[in-house]
Amino acid sequence: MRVVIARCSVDYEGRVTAHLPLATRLLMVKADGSVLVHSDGGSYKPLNWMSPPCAMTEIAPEPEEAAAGVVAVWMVRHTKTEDRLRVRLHEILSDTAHDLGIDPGLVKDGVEAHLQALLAEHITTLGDGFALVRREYMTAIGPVDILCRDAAGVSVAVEIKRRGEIDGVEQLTRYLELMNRDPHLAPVTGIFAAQQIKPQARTLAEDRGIRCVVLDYDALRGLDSGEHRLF
Amino acid sequence: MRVVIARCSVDYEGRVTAHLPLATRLLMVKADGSVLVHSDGGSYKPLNWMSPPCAMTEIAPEPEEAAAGVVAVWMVRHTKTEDRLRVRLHEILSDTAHDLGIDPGLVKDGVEAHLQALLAEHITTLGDGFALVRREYMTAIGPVDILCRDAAGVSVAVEIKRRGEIDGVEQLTRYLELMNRDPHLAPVTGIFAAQQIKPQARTLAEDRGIRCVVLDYDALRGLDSGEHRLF
DNA sequence: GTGTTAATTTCGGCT
DNA sequence: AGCCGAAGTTAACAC
Repeated sequence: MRVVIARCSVDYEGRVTAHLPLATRLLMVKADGSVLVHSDGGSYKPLNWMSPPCAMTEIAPEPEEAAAGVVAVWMVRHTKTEDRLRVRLHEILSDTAHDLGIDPGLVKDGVEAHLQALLAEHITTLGDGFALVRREYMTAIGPVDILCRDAAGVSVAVEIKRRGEIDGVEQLTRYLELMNRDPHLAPVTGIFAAQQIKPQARTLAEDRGIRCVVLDYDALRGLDSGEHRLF
Repeated sequence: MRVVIARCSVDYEGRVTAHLPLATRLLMVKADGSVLVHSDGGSYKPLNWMSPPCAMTEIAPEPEEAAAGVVAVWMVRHTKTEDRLRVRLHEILSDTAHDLGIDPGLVKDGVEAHLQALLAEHITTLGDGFALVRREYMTAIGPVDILCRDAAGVSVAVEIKRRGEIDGVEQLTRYLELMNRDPHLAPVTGIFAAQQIKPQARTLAEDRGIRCVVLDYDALRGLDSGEHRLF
């Protein structure tokens, strides 16, 4: 990885057209040729960048550019699209390179898949007498997170989210609409289950007769026997 | 901005739990205290990070850590939440700092706002006799991108996307449902306009009687007279 | 400040 | 390879 601190201006043309005026920034050139332009704030997103697969070539400044004080020009081209990034370097304050090797990668825990597995394992959290039919129940428009039956044997489609917002209610509504056309399943009721449910999403859901359930991840994890390893 | 190249392991706990095994990486500490952990590949997204507002403090390794070869520990805490990032440095290969100053920021062009402006200016792209009523037509649940009338004088609500997906169709459906309750507007038909429309979105839209129109940004821009500057 | 929508989204999973 | 849904999404904009 090459790291350069330089006064530079940047132009991107591709999915949009974007320009960065002359300022001091950090330029990162990764092993795969990708380039990131970072400022000293903002967030983890660079001001501008080129995603792989791409190639960076250093070209000589044109006479006009040289006259304007440009000492080097980086041309970064995407391999498959017409996207290109042009970095005009006016002053290089630092230029170093390091061999980082291949990263072993991130190990994550605590996302939607866990919630689904935990809730499926402890389906009576939704009510006494509830019975799991199956996870990822496939329909023509996509998989329903959990299909189960309530104490009366009525089919219940469950949509699980970490944070329950309007989109999730729309998604479940589509599934319910479709499933209720299937004589083998109908009637199907809906449960919108999430660690947190936004007021607007709750209102919409309840207005459509969909029950809302707030999930307690830690409590569900606490119920886990330890015998049924989730992963 | 401080840039450190180091062999390190990283643990994040907050909205999820995540761990990075020992490896050589680039650590960026920005002026606002935010920290980014980058590998030599992937994309612009760091392997792990802490977003501002946060504070980074260097603490002494615990005896266990020191015995395992840890020479320094960075504790990064989010100011408002319980999120925290712990970086254990085993070997520092480089440690530099630079004053970058405040960045003038990015100037962008060619996003959805442009499509909307261009389409509003050339509304007959949607059909002969179409007439613009107004852009960003306000409803109780949000603004409709474009409201216009067709050759027969019937109201048409247009939802514009760069890439047309199911969410956009749902959005337009909600607007149409609401607008069709307004006796001053009803009947209102819908047009889903995008540079690219996903098959599922098209199917859903057409199933609901919503017309799909694929927009050619370059062609629209070509129609631009040059007299009406967009920005 | 809260809520909604877009993003050069990126990323992972599945068909 | 393409499509779909989630993300520690982040960021801009309206109310």
